[in-house]
Amino acid sequence: MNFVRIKDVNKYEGQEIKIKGWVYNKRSSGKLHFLQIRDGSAEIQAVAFKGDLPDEIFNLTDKITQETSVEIQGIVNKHERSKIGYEIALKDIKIIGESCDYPISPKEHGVDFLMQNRHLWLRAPRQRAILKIRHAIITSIRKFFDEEGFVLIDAPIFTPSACEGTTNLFETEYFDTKAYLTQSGQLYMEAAAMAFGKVYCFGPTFRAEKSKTRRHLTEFWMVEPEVAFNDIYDNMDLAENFLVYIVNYVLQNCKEELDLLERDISKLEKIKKPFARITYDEAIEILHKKGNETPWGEDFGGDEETLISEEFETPVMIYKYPAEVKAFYMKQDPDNKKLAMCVDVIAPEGYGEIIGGGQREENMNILLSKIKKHNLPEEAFDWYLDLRKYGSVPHSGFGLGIERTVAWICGLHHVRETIPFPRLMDRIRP
RNA sequence: UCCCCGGUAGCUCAAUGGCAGAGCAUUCGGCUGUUAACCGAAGGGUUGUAGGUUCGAGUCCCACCCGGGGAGCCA
Repeated sequence: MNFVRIKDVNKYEGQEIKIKGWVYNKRSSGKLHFLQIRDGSAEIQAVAFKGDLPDEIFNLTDKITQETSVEIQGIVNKHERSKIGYEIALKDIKIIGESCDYPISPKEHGVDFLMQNRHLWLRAPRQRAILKIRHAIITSIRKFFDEEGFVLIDAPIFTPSACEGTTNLFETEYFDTKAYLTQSGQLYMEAAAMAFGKVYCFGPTFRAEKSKTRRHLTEFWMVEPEVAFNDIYDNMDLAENFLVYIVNYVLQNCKEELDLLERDISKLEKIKKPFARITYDEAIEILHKKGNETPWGEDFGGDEETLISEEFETPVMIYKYPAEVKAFYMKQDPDNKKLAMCVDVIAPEGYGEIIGGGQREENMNILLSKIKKHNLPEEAFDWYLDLRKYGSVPHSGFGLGIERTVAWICGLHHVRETIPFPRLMDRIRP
């Protein structure tokens, strides 16, 4: 007899099958024992009735503890109150692995305790729903870029120096010298875009920021497309199509998970083209109208992002920020030297910045002066400057933070649940 | 790094400066339809750590450690 995955039991009504899984809860009522079984595909209840079973098997179902792994044989029956519509009348049970004093009981627990037990917390329904949505988001990202003709180019994780600030770098020994964990694959994607036209990378990035907020991890995943000959407006079109694609994919494929998370789906259904596009100047105007006095020239914090996103039901693209607050590689606005041709995308409902990007500076001399102005070591960027020396073209790209995207789509307050094993300033276990 | 809050049983939390408690989990017993089942019983404590005030400290004071929330910075 073959093993059936629980999600497929509907094909076996009235038949005897075997399943393998974990007992996540047990209830009993004298001569009846109810075992709740999870196998990763779904959950089902196995019912053991004393009258139908040899004593040793019935007694075994009484002794079973939370998270014991088992092999169960029984008959699939319709059951009205079951989430999947079926239960199993237990005929036989074998214990695969015992489980003694499982720490996560089916009652409430604090965040610290759950994070200490993250390796076990992953088994909880809510955590599985979140990580399945993360999986769907990543799947949709790969599909989107495949369909759009992008080439996946893996960026290195060891890097010789910073591409943005140097204060947030994780330093590590690299034989006789030092290396740093990557903060972004962007500069490498710019090189690859000159070879393939349309490229993206997808991988972990590291920031040694001593920040303790619901939006920060020290290790997070980022997807970074880069396209030769795209200007900032093409870039915004790409970001818009990309986000719509991701949200649609999740809506179509993760109904059950969104439901379990009690996500208000109507909010996600409003993620359609066109997105709001406003300049930094217009964003400042909105803020001032709403009583926020952020002066021109300052970057936006979480509060400002929320205030702006409240005005729209779609994500908001804010472009042309003051060059002062943006990275050296951003192209300067030909009409106003003080502005950078960059764009941030702010998620709705106060989830904050999920995309940062823009058009890159393709002019050798301007780029060189920016590197000097930012006090960056010129020699570290010699290869990057080469890209401006040999057939430089306008090009644009952006980075999407996976964890913030998952938090937004799942409707989560904190990014720590959006990644299987979060790395935070004060937490690197398990 | 700064501001605020917290740390008591395995977990979630109570306890006017005066006997260390409950629910869940665990173990034992009961129940033929349970849905975080229910009912009865038992075991389980260096009150984060180190000082101090006091006849007496979980409670007040001080330092440190750990955690949570927020800010700055960012995706």
